[in-house]
Amino acid sequence: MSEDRRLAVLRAIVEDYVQTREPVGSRVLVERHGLNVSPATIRNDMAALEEAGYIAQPHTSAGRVPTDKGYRLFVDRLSTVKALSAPEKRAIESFLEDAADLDDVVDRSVRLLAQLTQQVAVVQYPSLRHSAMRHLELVPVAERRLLVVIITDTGRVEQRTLEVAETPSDAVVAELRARLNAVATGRRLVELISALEDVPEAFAPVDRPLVRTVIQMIEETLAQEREERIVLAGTANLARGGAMDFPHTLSPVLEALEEQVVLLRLLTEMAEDSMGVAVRIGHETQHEGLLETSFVTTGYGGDGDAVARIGSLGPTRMDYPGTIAAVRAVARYLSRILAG
Amino acid sequence: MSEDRRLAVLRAIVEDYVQTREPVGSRVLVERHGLNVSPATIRNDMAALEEAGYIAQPHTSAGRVPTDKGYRLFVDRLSTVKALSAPEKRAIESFLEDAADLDDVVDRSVRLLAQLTQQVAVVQYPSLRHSAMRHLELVPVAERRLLVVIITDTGRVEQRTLEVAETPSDAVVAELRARLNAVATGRRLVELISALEDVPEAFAPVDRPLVRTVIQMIEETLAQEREERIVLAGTANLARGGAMDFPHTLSPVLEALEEQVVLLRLLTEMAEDSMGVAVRIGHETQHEGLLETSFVTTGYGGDGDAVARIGSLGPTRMDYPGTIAAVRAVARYLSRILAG
DNA sequence: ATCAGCACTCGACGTGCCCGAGTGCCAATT
DNA sequence: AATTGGCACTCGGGCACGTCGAGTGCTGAT
Repeated sequence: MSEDRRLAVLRAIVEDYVQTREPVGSRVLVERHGLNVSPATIRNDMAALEEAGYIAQPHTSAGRVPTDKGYRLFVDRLSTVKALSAPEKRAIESFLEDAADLDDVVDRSVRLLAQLTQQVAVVQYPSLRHSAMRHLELVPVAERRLLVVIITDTGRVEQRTLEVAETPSDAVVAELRARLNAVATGRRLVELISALEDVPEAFAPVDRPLVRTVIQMIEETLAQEREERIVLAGTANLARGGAMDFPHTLSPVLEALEEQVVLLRLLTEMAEDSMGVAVRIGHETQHEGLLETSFVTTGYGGDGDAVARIGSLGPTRMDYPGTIAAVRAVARYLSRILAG
Repeated sequence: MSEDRRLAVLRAIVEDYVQTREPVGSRVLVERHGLNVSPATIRNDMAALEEAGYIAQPHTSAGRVPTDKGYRLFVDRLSTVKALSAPEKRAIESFLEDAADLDDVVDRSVRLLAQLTQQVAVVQYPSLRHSAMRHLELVPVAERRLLVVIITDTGRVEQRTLEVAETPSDAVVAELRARLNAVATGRRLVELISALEDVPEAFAPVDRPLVRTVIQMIEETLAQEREERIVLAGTANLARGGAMDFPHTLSPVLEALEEQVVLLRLLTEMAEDSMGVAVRIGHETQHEGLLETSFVTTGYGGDGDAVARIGSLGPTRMDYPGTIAAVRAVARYLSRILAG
């Protein structure tokens, strides 16, 4: 009862089940994969695997199906990297050719990833906090209304309107604009909060409330939750597999996707290994609606640490090596574009 | 064989079918609705209705089901307006209380409508072309890069970056900004294209290419297709009804929703009766994926003509009076907010 | 440790059957 | 001329039943 073969059996079960979507029994296992032993032997191994919680059978006299724990082991130790096919590479190349805007880049990326994985693709906009300020603009837009525009080196443009107590004079606005840019330009936005502390001092006492309001709004804009934006594509892919994939209904899954909070939480949690690929399987998502779902993400954009993440979400029974390869590839190209 | 009763029968069939989701037969028809005739009589009427194409039977010895044509007649002539319930009104009120941004307003509206109708809600951002310019801002943001920000009286802020051949001097930028604002402010954006024609003349010949580039970009931004933005909510509601609602799969429906082009086309087409409620039923959507789907929309925002549209999309077998009421109500509140 | 053999379980599937819902038609009634 | 009761007919859904086969676990032999 070699340990190695047991793992080989688990791998075979996962691969077969992912492909056929049907519980896999001991016979087809030895037939379809190059196991040089008899079905009976496999059965012993399967019993052990089931005992250990890696596989389960839907009902007696049915084949085995991997559990979340089984997929986890598969992903961690059993799966081999899968290279992208030539047409896939071409698709990526051609997509990158003419991207105008950051919006455009993000939009194309998310569609591309959805297309490659045939699942739901998620792209997070470059985090403001991890980007550097390229320019900050103040525009008096109406009585007592000020528009604040923040432009980062990743090309992201964030704007917000601000109600102020009193319409400031043009001179004050100009000075504030100049000072803010002097302090902020080129600086990474995380560091900005402390850097802006002293700015009000430089103004006449009358103007300080205004200055403080503006600075506070900038800080709010940079606040964790508020600034995150994500874009989805390929939700239709979830429904494509008929009722096979989601036995009950995919309504809860769609709900979770609409609640972008859920995805944001996951993305943030998974950001720990920033440039590596992170995988959450089934219950590991910690979300009711995503129990039958896995999420594969990786960071992109930064040299050392990522500026944001992209990911692909599909049924737990998905092609992990393929998905991981696609996610990683798109992230790489995305990084390259943003850098160039 | 009175014509009136035939219509009453059709109405009863629609109402019953919408409620029960099951083909309705002659007996339950006389029982559940106050038809004071025998089932046999109803059968004659139903035969006539089927002959005329308003209803159909899925198979022999099943009850009747309304056809698209039947729903059409129902909507046009048979449905009675349904008042919103008290809790519904309260929900709308409470939603309108604290809306900060335009983004915020739109976001809340779309969620609200999805909640009310239990379907997919669609909100179109106030059209740039039908809004008036409040302010136009030019910001040199990097070498040879200019940021153009357009702010409308509906609160919409649209920004675009622009590559120019040569970095313009601050003086030129300032003059251009001033002139553009002088011409454009307060003017409705549709009229802008012609109004901007003469602006380049006022500049020195060297600067004219730059000026023309900027103006051209503004015009592009206002171009029909490019400027439209829509927001969705409640896609999960489509899946809620189990497999009852969409016999095959709802994948094509989700695809159509992701292809925002489809919805945009519909919204534009339906804009003809701007402030009235427009309904597209099944095949009338002219889109493969939306064959089993109806779309109810109305305009909002303008006094005379609408500044944009909102709508609700659900299965053809939906509660038309209820949906129409909800859509109209939300549109009304939305208009009120934008006006205030 | 592996394997062949065997008894056993249990879901999938096909068949036949019946029931009931619903229809269409016709003749009688108003 | 419209309405209605009666009646024969159709057809899908549900149920009982038997069979088949996939798959298992166990045991004893190698």
